[in-house]
Amino acid sequence: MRRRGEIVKIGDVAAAAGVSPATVSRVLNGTGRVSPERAELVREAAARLGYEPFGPARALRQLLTRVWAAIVADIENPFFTSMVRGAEDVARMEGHRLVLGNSDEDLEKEASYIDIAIAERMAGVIIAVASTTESDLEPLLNRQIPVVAVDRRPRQHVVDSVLVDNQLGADQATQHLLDGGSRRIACITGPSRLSTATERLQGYRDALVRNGVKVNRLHIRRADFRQMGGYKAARSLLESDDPPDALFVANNLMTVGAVHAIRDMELRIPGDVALVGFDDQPWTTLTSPQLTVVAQPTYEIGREAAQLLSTANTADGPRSVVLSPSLLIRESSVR
Amino acid sequence: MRRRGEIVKIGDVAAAAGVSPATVSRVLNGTGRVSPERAELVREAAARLGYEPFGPARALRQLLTRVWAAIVADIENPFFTSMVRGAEDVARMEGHRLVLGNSDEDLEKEASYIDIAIAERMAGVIIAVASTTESDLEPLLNRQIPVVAVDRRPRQHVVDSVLVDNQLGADQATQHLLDGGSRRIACITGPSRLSTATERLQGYRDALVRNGVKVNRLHIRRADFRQMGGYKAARSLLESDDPPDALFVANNLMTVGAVHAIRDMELRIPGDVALVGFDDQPWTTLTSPQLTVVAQPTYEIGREAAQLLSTANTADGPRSVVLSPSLLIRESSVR
DNA sequence: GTGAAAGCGCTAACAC
DNA sequence: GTGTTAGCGCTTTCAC
Repeated sequence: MRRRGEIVKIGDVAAAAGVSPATVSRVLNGTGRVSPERAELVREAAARLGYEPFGPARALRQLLTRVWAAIVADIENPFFTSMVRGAEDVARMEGHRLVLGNSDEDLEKEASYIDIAIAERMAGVIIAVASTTESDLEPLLNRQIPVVAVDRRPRQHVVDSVLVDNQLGADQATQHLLDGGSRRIACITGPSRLSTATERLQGYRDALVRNGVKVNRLHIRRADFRQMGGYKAARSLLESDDPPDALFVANNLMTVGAVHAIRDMELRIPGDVALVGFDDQPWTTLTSPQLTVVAQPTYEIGREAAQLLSTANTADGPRSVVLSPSLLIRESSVR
Repeated sequence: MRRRGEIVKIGDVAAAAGVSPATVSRVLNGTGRVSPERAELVREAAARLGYEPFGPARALRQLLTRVWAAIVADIENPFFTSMVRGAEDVARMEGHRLVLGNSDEDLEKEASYIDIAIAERMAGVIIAVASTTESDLEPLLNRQIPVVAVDRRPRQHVVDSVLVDNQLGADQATQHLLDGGSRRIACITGPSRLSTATERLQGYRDALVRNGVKVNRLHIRRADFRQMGGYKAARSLLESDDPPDALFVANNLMTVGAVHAIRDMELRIPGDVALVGFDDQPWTTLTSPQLTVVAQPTYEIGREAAQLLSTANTADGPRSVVLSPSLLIRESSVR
């Protein structure tokens, strides 16, 4: 049927079915009324010729694509892939395609993906910003492209958002360590340019203060949300003159690093150091001891974000969905 | 400068710079000669107005996009995300965008992503097929869209490919277990529709035969390359009348499942069962014992694939790159 | 070196 | 219901 290299266009289908291009368009898009017999003819011809409407031509005519962008900070971080997965499932249902961009926590890369979203007139953008203080969403908003912020709350911009109650999660984690008898609890959080890092630090502080435990500045470390950052922060804490007896690590990759550090120093968990990490993963119950973590509803975040995007035009004010984390108590925190 | 909601087109830039649209196009694309002064005027006007050329219009004119698709079987599998990362880095350098599709190991979803690649006239496709026997790449090849197969070798089609020497990896893993004294070595591999599963099984067999160890059919399980599949297979093997004294698990997710199963049965690694898994990951040294694995050069696979894609037009015959895995010997396999 | 004009494939407005 | 036609924004001849 199809010959190698041939490109089938709407006119070819029209000719094969003995109708006009307009009729083919109407049948294939379900717009306008077409008699059942001719519609059938058209569908048959389109199938026989293997016709696929040319997306760019369509987009040019309508000045809009059916494409959403998901711009995330680290595509190798399971937190984000799970989120993307949730967004993708909704996008498919809504007849949208989802294009992925990996900003690599880098403002410049992020800006270049934003440029692409604009150049392609994408129908919406889901973004986990590289910096809650510096990321520039203005070009998107200028052009009326709907934006949903996930995970991190951009301070400069008013946009729909799907966030997790980080403060609550960190508070619960810290309270749990306090309940277990730890008093010298350290916190390894992320850079100050990320709202998640600051909120988790705040939750940690709140819990300490509420329990009458003095906050020790030397027990707070800001690292980079990556494995090596967690490793170094944990080592420097544990090698200090006043080593903590518990660790709250506010991110999944840094949790891996921290456990490595503790292992390398031949300390025991939870005997020497109790530990609560962030984000649940398939392997967190494979370690000995199994890890206590603050779990986030990653897939749900993606779903909610996509849902906000699909209803962006019908909404008036900025909407914000805040999901709750849950503390999964296992062995690493229980002495 | 920019007003909310305005869409800047090439004509606006031309007017602002006092030249024709053609000149603007020439300047911004670096095609044709333009006097330096006017070029500067154009660039300045484009920047001032925040002009972004409209991708679809460009694609319609040139009948081709600068977009590559990466269609992978499981976007939540770190193996694939790392690979995508490699491909993305090359794509960026080559001025291409990379769009991700998640086939979810499902032929129908895969076909729909292939349709999209065709509809959008994408410039190339990197694909880890959902089935090495059934996936249909013909629609792409028909339309001369360059295809590079990664990880899995599609049997029905002649395409460029970047593969890993799975047989070698499995052979080394099994040989290592034999060297450690195990004789009742079981293999948990993937479904027969995947070349990787079959090749890894073959490597396992080769090693046994070469060492004069009889291959026991009951010690071979085909699961689904997912965590739960690995769990069930491991349990059924270890609960059988003739339990193995070592396990070779031929995929990363199944390795997680298998370790869970062993843990749940309160068996000890490597005391009761020695174990070699597949794919290295940040957490494989966090378990006790640390896991011996066959590591694959995931990022490199992606890089190589993108490189093949970018030179697809200049090549004649189908090209095949085969990368080598490496056995990382740690504690789980050493008695 | 530059501009005018045609046309990529499709859909929507308009005639009938 | 159906066909004809215009035009989306851009690039690329073709004149000059």
